[in-house]
Amino acid sequence: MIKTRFAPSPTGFLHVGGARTALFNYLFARKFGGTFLLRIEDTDPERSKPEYSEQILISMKWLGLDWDEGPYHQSQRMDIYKSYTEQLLKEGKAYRCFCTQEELEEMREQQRKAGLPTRYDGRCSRLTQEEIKEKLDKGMPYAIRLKVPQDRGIIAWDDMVKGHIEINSSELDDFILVRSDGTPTYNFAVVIDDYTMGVTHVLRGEDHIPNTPKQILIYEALGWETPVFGHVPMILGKDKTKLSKRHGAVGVEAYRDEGYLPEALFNFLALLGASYDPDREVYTKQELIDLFDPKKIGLHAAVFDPDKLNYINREHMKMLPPEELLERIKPFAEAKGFKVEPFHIKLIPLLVDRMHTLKDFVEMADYIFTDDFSIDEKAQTILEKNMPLDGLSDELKAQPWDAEHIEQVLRAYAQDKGIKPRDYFPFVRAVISGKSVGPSLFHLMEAMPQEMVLRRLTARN
RNA sequence: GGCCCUAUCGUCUAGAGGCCUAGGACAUCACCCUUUCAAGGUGGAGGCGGGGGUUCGAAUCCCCCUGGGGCCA
Repeated sequence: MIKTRFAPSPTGFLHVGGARTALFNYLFARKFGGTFLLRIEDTDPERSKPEYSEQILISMKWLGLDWDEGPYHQSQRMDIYKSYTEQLLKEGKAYRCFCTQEELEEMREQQRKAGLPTRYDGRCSRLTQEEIKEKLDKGMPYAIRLKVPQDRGIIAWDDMVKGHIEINSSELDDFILVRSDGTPTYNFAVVIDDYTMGVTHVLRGEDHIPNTPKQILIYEALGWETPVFGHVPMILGKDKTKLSKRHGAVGVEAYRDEGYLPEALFNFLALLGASYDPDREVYTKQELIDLFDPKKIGLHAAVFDPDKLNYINREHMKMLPPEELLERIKPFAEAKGFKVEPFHIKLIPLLVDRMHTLKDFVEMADYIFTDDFSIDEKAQTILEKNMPLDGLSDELKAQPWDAEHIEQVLRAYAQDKGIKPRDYFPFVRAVISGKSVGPSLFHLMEAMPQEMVLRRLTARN
């Protein structure tokens, strides 16, 4: 039985990079009928905030990453960590380190001077029972370090995405498991959590590769079998550095608020740095589940390309039935104080090709919501030409309200007034919509209520 | 600085020794369609980081360099 997990720290909103690793874990679990669990790593009371973890859950649900287990909270598992600490201490796999900050700093300083790598030299592991007892009796604070076996040699694992990775254990020192304030370090807590929660596959960002050998050592000290590890490459900004706030929107919620469809962001993220069918890039969630394969994930970091996201978003908007799309647009209309009406459905097919986001609909077509629509610069100039409109609404009214008849009437009217259609049509468009660009004029008029169009025509006259 | 990961068009990628005159998508340019803007169609420009090997033959395998990224300091 496969079990994957996503374990964010609630120190901010859900980052798109985090969302992508969550997504891969989700895909993997779903594909093999496994379990996907969520764990909030909130052991850092300084930076962790409940509202952040709430926000992360909201973003995950919005993206469609529903989890089967959790959310667990690391902060509520302190007792568990403690019991394993005692076990390791008793078995001599870990030891108390009484070194002070100053002592450690001095040691590093000397190592630097000698041109040696700065590592803990293991001095406290050589303390005698009496010395330990004495320090304990004096109430000296201590951290707990893992005793890395001298002869451990090469630590290696077969990474689900990267393949074979190895590192020499001599690169590692006796690192800290529990801080002097009693809190477990990241690596220690993660190992205990993953194991006790039955996690079988750990898919995470490649920034965790350096943690993996340490965690393997902890698994070994505890006598546990390691899970399968997989490290997915980072997401980079346009300047090829790790995607961060400097690059603009990095929070999932920001994309939601900008009018991206969750299925589009899902699709985009799943394909960023991966490929399944070289001739396709638009997929449904189910297709992505069926196709997912960690071996298909690229090996190097990928640049986040907003243009491609826009494209994918439009493709997904096109895939949605018009009623559904309008429903998704609704909140964005309401945010501007606009009310969605039944006739708006007719505008969807006309506008969807011009939209990148849900928001675009409201911004491009404000004129279908209010008479107080915005007028773009070019339309302003066109309007100044003051072309004739008298009698036009009567002529329109006399014919059926469809694109074909509207076109006939407009052409005849323009000809009658001695105006070239290509000069006249933009004028009519500007009058009824305030825009110099938009869908085919006649189809646009047909989609709008006749009463609304005629009203604007006569008001202008 | 140490360790690790990595390297195909501007971007995301296909490519697992001859199928490559390196394919697709986004972006870009031109043309067509057209009342406008899109969409769509057609076409164009654009890439195997460098150097050594291995091989009859290398984008593909090996080594070095360089570049990019990450973690730690």
